[in-house]
Amino acid sequence: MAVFLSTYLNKVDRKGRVSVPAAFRAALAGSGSSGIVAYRAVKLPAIEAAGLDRIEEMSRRLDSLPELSEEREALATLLADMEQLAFDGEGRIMLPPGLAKHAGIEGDATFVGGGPTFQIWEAGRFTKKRCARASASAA
Amino acid sequence: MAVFLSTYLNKVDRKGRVSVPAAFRAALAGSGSSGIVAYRAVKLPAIEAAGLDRIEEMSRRLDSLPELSEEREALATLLADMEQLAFDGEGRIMLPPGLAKHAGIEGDATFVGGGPTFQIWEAGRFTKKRCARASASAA
DNA sequence: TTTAATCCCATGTTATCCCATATGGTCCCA
DNA sequence: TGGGACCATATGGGATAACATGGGATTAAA
Repeated sequence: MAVFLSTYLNKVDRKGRVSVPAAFRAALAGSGSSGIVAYRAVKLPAIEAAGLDRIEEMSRRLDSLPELSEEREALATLLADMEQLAFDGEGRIMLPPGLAKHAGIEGDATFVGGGPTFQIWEAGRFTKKRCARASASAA
Repeated sequence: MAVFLSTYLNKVDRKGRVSVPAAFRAALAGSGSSGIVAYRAVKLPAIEAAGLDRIEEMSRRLDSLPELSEEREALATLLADMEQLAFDGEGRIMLPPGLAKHAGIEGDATFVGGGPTFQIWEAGRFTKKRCARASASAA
């Protein structure tokens, strides 16, 4: 399973494209598709993303859950919200308008490694959040 | 799991490269990648580093923690701060500017074995710390 | 036909590869 | 045990390739 580390700041061009950091693309090698799967982060103004292999796992898990269970319902909702984004020849994706709006992304996007998944933040918002966290842990 | 021992003093060249001690590289054999993962040491002006296998372990642990839990947040923040540094053909890494600045490293770097991880210090600073420690235990 | 997405190529910057060298240590053999 | 050949390591620098980014052209969709 892929491991996503570090944070990268990339630009969104006027066509709505962003380069996915090369390190993330490398981590995705063998994920089963040349691209990522993205969805709205729960309780956060950010895009959450992972490789297709991880989503397939979630799908299998859903299948094993009892019908009409709370958790199955939640997982199904999540899967219904996902979008599969393919890389172009240069390793870029197009941010779907709905997701971009949810994260408030326009010009600059910060890719944040989070282990098995990663997030895409509006650059300014992520900076603020990071600072808040840093001062909280220092206190 | 790798074990890092002893301390080594190496030079940082004008391109920002440093040789990782051969003994450390040997210890890293079989860590899953030809390189290391580095991050800011907590509460110390130094770089902390380990093999990728150790980080993958952290990633798995994060994955097993409940979403929105405090500990998961902390782990994710740590992962987001990490940088994967690959060896070049000669066993060197590039010190990312952010990490180098945090440790105050410019010309000389001291590699300090610490068992499962190791640290990279600005040479002068490490000498001072070591002396302080020595005189403290002598007193 | 108009709009939007994909492909393709061009560019500056930065990291990577590759080669060369000094130095110190190790190994081998007499 | 002493000498010498050999090798690995650490280090430096030039050439090369990769990355992020921009824009035009081609293709597909509405």
